[in-house]
Amino acid sequence: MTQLTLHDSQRRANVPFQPLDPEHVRVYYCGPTVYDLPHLGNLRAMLTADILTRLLRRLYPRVTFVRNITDVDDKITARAAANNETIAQLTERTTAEFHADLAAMNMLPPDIEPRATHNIEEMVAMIAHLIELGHAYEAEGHVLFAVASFPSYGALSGRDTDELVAGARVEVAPYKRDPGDFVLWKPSRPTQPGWNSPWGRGRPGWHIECSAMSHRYLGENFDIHGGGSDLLFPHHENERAQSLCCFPGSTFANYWVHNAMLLVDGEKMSKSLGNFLTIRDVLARGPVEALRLLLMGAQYHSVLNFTWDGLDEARRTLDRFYRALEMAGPLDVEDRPLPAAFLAALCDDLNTPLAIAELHAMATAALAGNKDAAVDLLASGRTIGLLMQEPEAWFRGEAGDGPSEAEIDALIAERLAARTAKDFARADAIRKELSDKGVMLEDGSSGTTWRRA
RNA sequence: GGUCCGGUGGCAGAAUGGUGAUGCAGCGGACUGCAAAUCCGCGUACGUGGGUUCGAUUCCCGCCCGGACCUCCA
Repeated sequence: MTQLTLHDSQRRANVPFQPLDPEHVRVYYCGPTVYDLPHLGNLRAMLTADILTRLLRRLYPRVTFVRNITDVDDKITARAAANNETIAQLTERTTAEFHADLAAMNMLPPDIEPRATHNIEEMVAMIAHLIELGHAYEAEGHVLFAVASFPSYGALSGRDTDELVAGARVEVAPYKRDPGDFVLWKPSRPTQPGWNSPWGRGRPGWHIECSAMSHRYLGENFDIHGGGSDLLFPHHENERAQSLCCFPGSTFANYWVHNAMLLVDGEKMSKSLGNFLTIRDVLARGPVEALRLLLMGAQYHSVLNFTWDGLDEARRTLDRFYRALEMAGPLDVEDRPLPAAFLAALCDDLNTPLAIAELHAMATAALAGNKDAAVDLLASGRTIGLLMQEPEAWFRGEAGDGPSEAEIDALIAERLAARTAKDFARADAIRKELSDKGVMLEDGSSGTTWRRA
């Protein structure tokens, strides 16, 4: 079996992946805070998780992939108030939209998708235990994690606590013992969501939920923890601190995987900058499968600059792959083993650009008439969530406001008659007419086919 | 200011201590009534200054440039 190598953020190096239990690989990913539609940058992180877990399922007999939904957060509270709806309405709707967007991009659902609000008890228990062990303290209704009680704080993100203090630009709350201390539990006003706890009615800090849910569903020690690189600090650093302190002797995640940011015009795509795009924006310009390919066009560990030209190019690339499949006719990929070079590319720290280059090699062979290569192409593409459609459906697309299939067929028949009669002026007029409406005709040896531009 | 990541041909984007992927775009040709698709052929790159080496795009150091994080963030 090909050895999977991953870039581990904590070791800052590519390392061979060795699961704790080869019979059961366990992965935790930070999911969305459900207050708005996911943007393309969010989707990049979800896609990295999708490719990683798809690959793990190829390599190991059992994989448990947990990805949480953060449904309690001050941004949610604020947005619900602004929308004049309840928090539950907002989070339910946004969660449904999130699921729909991921499904549209052929992402597989996680095995377990816990919600923060369903795990408050676990969080309260962990916080209480952290206080018992001297790693947390109560102050003015808050419970704070005492960074000084954990010597290896900063080891994950590569910072030392002195620097953090020196560089801190945030105002330090006066009740903190140490400027780096962070909130585990905070009091809620009556208008804010809250749960009863030993420290009064309140709500959890952001970081504790992932510690509680990963522990509940994966245990004290598990294999991989992933998320966007912007979560490395403070979120993941804090999760790690809480979990390791709460469960002495445990290791928490053995490998940390962080995807780099998606940029727009050289800047991070983010909601706070307002430069974000959602799937809805993309759909107006091209199929979502092209977006998926575009996001795989750079290795997950590198920043990727989103451009509309890039989306168009990804679509043309898929045209080429689908053309190769179309030429080969019906294919059966059942139980097809993956080509070694393709699998090796994915196992090399999810080197999707190299894997796509392998797809091109398969497509070239398939276009030359090698049907076996076409089967390889389809099997390989589908393992990374591509080439899910029939070629004809890909090329013909949605009619939208263009001519219907019946109208197109009628014009093709008329054009055929004109061509037979050598009336090329009429034939070309029909080609032009359809072309103006976004339908391209292609005369082949077995008749005329068409596709939408 | 601190930490981290990166700078490859017109564009996107890999690998690699020694004959420089892959795709898109461009150019020439074949095929086609015309096109499209396909096929054949062509060109152009390693931010910068040093060092190590028989030899560096690949390793090391300085500098310049870009991005991320240090605050909510995928």
